[in-house]
Amino acid sequence: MEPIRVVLVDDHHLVLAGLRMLLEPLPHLAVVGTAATAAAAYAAVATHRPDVVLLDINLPDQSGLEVCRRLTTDYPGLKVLALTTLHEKSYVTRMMQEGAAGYLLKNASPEELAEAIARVHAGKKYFSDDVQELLLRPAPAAAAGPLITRREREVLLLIADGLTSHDIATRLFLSALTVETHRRNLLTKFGVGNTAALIRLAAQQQLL
Amino acid sequence: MEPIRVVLVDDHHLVLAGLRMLLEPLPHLAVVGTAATAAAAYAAVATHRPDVVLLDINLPDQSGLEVCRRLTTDYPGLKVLALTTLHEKSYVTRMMQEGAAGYLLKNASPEELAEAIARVHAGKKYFSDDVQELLLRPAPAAAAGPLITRREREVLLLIADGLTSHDIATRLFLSALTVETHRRNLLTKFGVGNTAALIRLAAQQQLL
DNA sequence: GGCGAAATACTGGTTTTCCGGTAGGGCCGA
DNA sequence: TCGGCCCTACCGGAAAACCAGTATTTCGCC
Repeated sequence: MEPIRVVLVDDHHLVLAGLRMLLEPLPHLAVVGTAATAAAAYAAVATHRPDVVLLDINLPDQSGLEVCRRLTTDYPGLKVLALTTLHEKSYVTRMMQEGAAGYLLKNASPEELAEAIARVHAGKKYFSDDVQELLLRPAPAAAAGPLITRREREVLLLIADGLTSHDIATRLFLSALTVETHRRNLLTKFGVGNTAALIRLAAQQQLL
Repeated sequence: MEPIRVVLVDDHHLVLAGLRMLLEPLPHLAVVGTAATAAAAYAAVATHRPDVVLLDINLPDQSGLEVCRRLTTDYPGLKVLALTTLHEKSYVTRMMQEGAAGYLLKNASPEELAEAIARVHAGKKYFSDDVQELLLRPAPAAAAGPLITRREREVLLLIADGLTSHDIATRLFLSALTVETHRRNLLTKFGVGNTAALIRLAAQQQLL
């Protein structure tokens, strides 16, 4: 059986070397190329035509998300396995949207690494255990903050900018009275009594 | 001449493997041990008595800062070279306070890695170029925020809690008029026109 | 096609903040 | 010891925010 052809993409020489060292002893794998930038990654894939690409999200010249999208559209049979230290849900989901076949954390064991490559090459998905757990648990951020409407959010931002209700009304082509209403709804939704507390809460919840 | 004895500490197998691969071909170096946890690091240093430890800041069981302190106090001749992806100034300075002999980023080239180990073993300090630049540029946080007095800060916190000037006055055993003065001073110092903008700025500058 | 949520708007009144200018006492460093 | 900053405190007036309650339109969704 032919070995699985793999290209490694990471801006850290260390990680490239580590991957090489871990993967080369494996008989059913062949590391056919490495790249440290997005541009080099495109070139390496074009010349070596790998089966699987191990792709870091942090690259110096371009986001790994972008690279993932281009690779998967340009080479439909190609499997992209995302490899990163970031365990943030948004990254995982966005990476999957861009066509990645799996998501690995860099603290993965060598066995896990080999397993992941084999699985995505076989057409399956692969996620690290921690990543799976991450995906299962729904965003706790949503629970923390109250439900806010589009308009209220807009008003909130302008309040935080230091505009008065009247200013905001002018800006949004509204009556000042309407803005006051939105304002009051914000206060009640956040359970606070004045603007100061409102803005602090909003800031704590990254809404600004 | 005897080779420099090196112990590697990192919770990522990948990085350990990469370091091994990059360092083992070098004749004047000998990787005598590796560890993936703080506990394992202490054991490895105790048994192998290395000259240099490459130490990651992120370890599962304990902070690398703590590990650095214990190693440098227990083994005075030992050189600790911090190795991490984080380019945040606070980490660098704290690591140096704990007795590290240098600070490397993980995107360092193989040559830089070898160079760094040689230098710290020779009793010198070593910093990546980017890290040096980081150290030179003084904390922009201080420049960003205006100078605030003790009392003003106290008032600011209570404002952010949603108290009115009157409430704050009661809490601090002051006249409400005094609180208003502090309040106005805060507004002018921050260069804003109302409480909302004040709180947002304060939040951005981690003053809350 | 209607129900409900969101957005819009208003009345009328109270509280709070904002603006300006002023000023005395305490404390610390030049 | 003297000047400067901080903390304290005040006046009067304008602007803005907050409170309670109501009402119409608009829009998405079932």
